[in-house]
Amino acid sequence: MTPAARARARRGEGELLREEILDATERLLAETGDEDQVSIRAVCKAVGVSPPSIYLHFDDKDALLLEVCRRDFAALDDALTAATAGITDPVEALRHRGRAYVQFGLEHPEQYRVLFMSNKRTHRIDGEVVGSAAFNHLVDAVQRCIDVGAFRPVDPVSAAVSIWSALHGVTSLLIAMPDFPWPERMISDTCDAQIRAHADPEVPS
Amino acid sequence: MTPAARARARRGEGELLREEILDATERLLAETGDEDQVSIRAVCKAVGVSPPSIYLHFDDKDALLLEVCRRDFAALDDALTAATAGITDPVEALRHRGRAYVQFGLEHPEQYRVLFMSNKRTHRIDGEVVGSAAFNHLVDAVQRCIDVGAFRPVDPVSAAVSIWSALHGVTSLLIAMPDFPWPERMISDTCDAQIRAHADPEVPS
DNA sequence: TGTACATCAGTGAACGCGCGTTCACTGATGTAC
DNA sequence: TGTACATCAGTGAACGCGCGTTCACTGATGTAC
Repeated sequence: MTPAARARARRGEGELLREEILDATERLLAETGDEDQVSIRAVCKAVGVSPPSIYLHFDDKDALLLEVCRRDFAALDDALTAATAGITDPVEALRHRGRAYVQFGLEHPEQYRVLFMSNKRTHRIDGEVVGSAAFNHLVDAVQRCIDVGAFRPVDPVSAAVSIWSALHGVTSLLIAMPDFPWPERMISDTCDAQIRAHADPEVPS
Repeated sequence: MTPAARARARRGEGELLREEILDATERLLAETGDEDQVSIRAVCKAVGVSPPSIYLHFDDKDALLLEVCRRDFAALDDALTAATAGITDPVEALRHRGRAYVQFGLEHPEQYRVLFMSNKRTHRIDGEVVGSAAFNHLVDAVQRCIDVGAFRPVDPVSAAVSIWSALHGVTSLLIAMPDFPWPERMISDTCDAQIRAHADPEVPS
C-alpha cells in the first residue's frame, strides 16, 4: 500500500511542494507524537516524493524543522489572540489567554514539546528568538491589567515571565506525565492563582 | 586514543560491571547533555567493554535507562531531604526544598530532562511510578506547614501539585531556553510566591 | 598434589535497519526564433 | 506554424554511518576427585 506518488507541479509552481512538505512534517509530528519519527524519509513518504526533493526547498533537516517551528509559534500566537477576541476586561482577557495557552499545548503536545521542551534548539537561529511575538503579546496583556489598575504596577516583563512559567509548568507536566493522577481544576486553579498573585489588593474584583 | 579496556572482573564479582555501566551511562548523559548520544555502544566505549556485555546485566536498552531513571529519582529525593536537614520551621523547610528542587534540575539538566521532560516514558514500568517517593515527601512537607497553622488547611496533595508545577515551570524553562533573558530572582520569587499563595492570611509571618 | 571439568565473565563478528545527504540523471514544458 | 533548446521539477541509486541485538566462541579460574 505505497502512498500515491505526488503529481509533479507545473512549471513555475515548484514552491507548492515546499508548503506540502511543511504540512506533512506537521502532520507527522502530530500523528506519531514523536519527534524522532520525523525523518526526511518519513516526510517524503508522507508527501509522495523522493528524499532529494526536500533539498530543492530546504538546506538541510534543521532548516526544515526551524521553519516548522516558526509556523508553530505563529499558530500559538494566533490561538492566543483568537481566545481573547472581544473581551474588554483586561483581567478576563488575561485569564482566557492563560487557559488558551495550556489548551494549545494539550491539543498539540508534540508541537509544544518542540517549541518549549526540546534540547534541539530549533527555535533559535542567528540569535533570533523565533517565538518572541507570543511573549510580547503576553507582556502587553499584563500591561493592560496594570493600566486599568487591576494589577499592581510591577515590571510587566517580570510578571509575564512569572505567569508564563506557571502556565508552562502545568502544560509541560500534563504533557510529559499524562498518567499521573493530576487533580481536577489544576489548569484553571493555576490561571486564577496567577491572576490573584498579581492583583492589586486595593481593587477587589 | 582508544580507552583502556576494562580488566575482567574476578569470579563472583560480575555484578561490578553492572554498577560501572550505570555510572558510565549517567556520566555520558551529563557530559554530552544529549539523551540521543547515550547509545549502548557509547556506554560500552566509556566503560571499556564490548556491546554484548551490556546484555549480561540488562535485558535491553530500555531496562538500562529505567534503572538510570530510578537512580536519578533517588538522587533528587536525597538532595531535597539533605536541603531541609536541620530546619525546624516547616515553611522555611518547604522554601529550601523548593529551591533545592530547581537547583537539582539546573545542576543535572539532562537527568532532569529524562525524568520530567522526555516522551520516552522511561519513568514508568508496569504501572509503577518510579519517582513517587520525592513527591510523597513534598506532600509531607506541605502537610507539616498545614499542621502548624502556617498554611490554610487545604488538600495537601493538590497544594503539593501546585507547588511542584510552579517549580517545574521555572526549572524546565531555564533548562529548555537558557538563552532567554530571564529576570533575576526568578527562582526565589517563584518559591516565595508559592509559599505566599498557600499561607494562612490570619497568621502573618 | 595433580588434573579434568564446569562455570564465569566476558568478546568478535555479524545481522538488518534507517538515517541524512549527494550525484548524475530524466522527462515534461514553456519559449525563442 | 514548427522545432531546437533551456529550464524546471523532480528521481534512482548509492555513499557511509551508527544503531540495538544476537550468535557462537574463548580463556581464565575455581572446584571435585
